[in-house]
Amino acid sequence: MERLKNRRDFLRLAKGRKWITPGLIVQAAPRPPIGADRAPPRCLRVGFTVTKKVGNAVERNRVRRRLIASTRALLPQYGKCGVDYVVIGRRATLTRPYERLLDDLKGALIKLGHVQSRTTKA
RNA sequence: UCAGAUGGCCGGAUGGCUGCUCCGCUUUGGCGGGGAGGAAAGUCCGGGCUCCACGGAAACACGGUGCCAGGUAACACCUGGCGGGGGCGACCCUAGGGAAAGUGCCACAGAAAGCAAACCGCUCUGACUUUGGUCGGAGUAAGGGUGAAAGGGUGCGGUAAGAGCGCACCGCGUCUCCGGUAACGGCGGCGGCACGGUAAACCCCACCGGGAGCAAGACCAAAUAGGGGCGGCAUUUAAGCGGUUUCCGGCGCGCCGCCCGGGUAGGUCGCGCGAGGCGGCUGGCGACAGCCGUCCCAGAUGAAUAGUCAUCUCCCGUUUUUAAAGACGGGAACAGAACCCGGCUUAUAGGCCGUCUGGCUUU
RNA sequence: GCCGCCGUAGCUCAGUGGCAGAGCGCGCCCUUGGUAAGGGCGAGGCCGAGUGUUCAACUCACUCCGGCGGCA
Repeated sequence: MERLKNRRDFLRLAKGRKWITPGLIVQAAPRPPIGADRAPPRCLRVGFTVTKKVGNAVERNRVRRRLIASTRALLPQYGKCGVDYVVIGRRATLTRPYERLLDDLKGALIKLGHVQSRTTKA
């Protein structure tokens, strides 16, 4: 699973589809075609955003770690190959029970999968 | 036992499953080991380190510091002491040089706010007088009133009334002596009040300070633009060279010769052995220093040090119970390294250890 | 990482040691047949928080809190 690190990628994902749950927000967009000379990237790519509104440094780090742990558990199963994801932490990510956080992520990924397939069909 | 004062320490523990980062080994499957803080924070000071032709000296400017002695690499920090203030006390607070170098300010009130003066008064006295007083002269600052502050304070004597006019004590100034390294303290003599406050107002004095900051800086290297580096000659002909001026020295300009680089958040280094931690001994009241032994202890860069479960520890609530104790539920602070170190300041649930003071009770 | 600026009435801002002010807004009254404009009167502030200097602090000093901006 590759990590998104560039500002350019985050700006592109911000224009894509978005699903909001109590525990987190997921953005998704299909990967743009890249030059053939580049090395073929991994199937799944994901980035994380936790803003200063969430809390201080300790709380932001903890939110990010919980998001990393949950995506590592679910994304290989529910994520679509060739689609980039950005997971945004919220204030509730800090205190939401872990099982509910997993449910939030699973639901968001499934919903975005439907949306993605419908748009590609249309 | 109650109420306080003060110094120091800890900052949940263990295990299972699944993971992260760095290092080492590797049969490339993995295995082993290290992995946040006392403040990592604020960026308020002091340094190391790196670069900038500010390399050296002096003066001015600017900024900072400001009782004394010591500690330290250094400091605005720390230790010990002194003076002042607070507290019954343990103890706490203290930007604490100079107001006789000069300038400014002291609103309102008040007669008067810095130089001494006199509003209501007080005393003596002259004139007039309707016998109540009115107007003047001289002396005075005790009393009244204003103010944050009124030119020493209290008491006695003294006087027409008063006044350091005289005396005693206190305070102030000054001189000698004594103790102390010093700040300062003490005894005594003299003066007789002349010298108000404010320097976190300008200022004066003493001391300190070049600037920027690891995104410093070095190296490897796409694209793109055209210069750049080294050496020699010449030594002022120009702007200028990190606040200004002066002096000394140098750079920068030009010519010749040789060489090829430049650097965009791409990568590598800088980047973890240090004014280091722990233990002991010695010196010192102490801060601290010296010696010996021992240990190697985070190095990320969309940024690791975790996710989750269980048990235990502590706290709170409900409930069963005479109680002990149990069951259920909830909670366990402030907060995350980003070049490093010494301080300061600020945030911090709960707990532990020591020393001391005052009160009460008992012996 | 380093540096600077600003917090004063509901809003935008003055004030530079002794009074807390201006404009807009708000309330009441006048004016008008009515409204706007205009005029008059008035309310509204522990000057971001704390400590200190001073007789006296929005002002001076220090420490925090919050906001905004700049540099590489």
